[in-house]
Amino acid sequence: MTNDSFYKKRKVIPIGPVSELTGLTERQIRYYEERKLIFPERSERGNRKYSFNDVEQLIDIANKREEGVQTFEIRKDMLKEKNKQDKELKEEMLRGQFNAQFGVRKK
Amino acid sequence: MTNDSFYKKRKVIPIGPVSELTGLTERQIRYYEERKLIFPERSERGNRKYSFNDVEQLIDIANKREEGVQTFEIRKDMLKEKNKQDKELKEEMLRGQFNAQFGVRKK
DNA sequence: CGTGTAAGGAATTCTGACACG
DNA sequence: CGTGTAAGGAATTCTGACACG
Repeated sequence: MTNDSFYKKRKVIPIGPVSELTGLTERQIRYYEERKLIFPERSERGNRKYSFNDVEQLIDIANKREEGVQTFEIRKDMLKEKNKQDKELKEEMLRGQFNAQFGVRKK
Repeated sequence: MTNDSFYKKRKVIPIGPVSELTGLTERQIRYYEERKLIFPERSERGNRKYSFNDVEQLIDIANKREEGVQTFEIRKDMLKEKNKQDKELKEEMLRGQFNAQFGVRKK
């Protein structure tokens, strides 16, 4: 998750191609945004822009929905996942701090 | 060049964002296509779709243009570059053939 | 709850052309 | 040659709403 390509994160894909890429209707994609499952950027005049990460996320959502999972449940799982990642990141940074002060010098 | 991310190659970005990303006008981008420097895909009804590779390519083109290089020269350089890559790929494949028949077995 | 649809408007993109040089 | 621009049309996207369930 840390070495995601730079490009996977750039939000540049309009909703039309995202719809093709995911197999979801635009209506569904917008609804998942309303339910806080996905967070596109907006162009100056309001057009949604998605990243490839968003596309992957939407595919995950689509799979869960097919299993009958409700958007509310999906959201909870996402928050849980996010929390875990934040915690890992924090530990990672602490480790860095520690090594910088007491660890062996890298050459 | 071989390990380009999958995502760098997907043609999904419309000309507007490409223009922002590269600093080129849409007019310029379309003109470079006319001059065979760039090859977007088209959506069903004709809208151009670019990849991140295309964006990088366009930035290279922009730099060369600033140096005063003409599109014709840029095109020649690109073809030369492409030839080189094709040749490398062919050698690579021959090597693979060779190893499969006579090389040491990998475990 | 999750999704479809018709509605009207606004923004995007397209092409071919004329302009300058 | 490379780029700007005005022109008109076609396609895209947006929002808010009504519908079904």
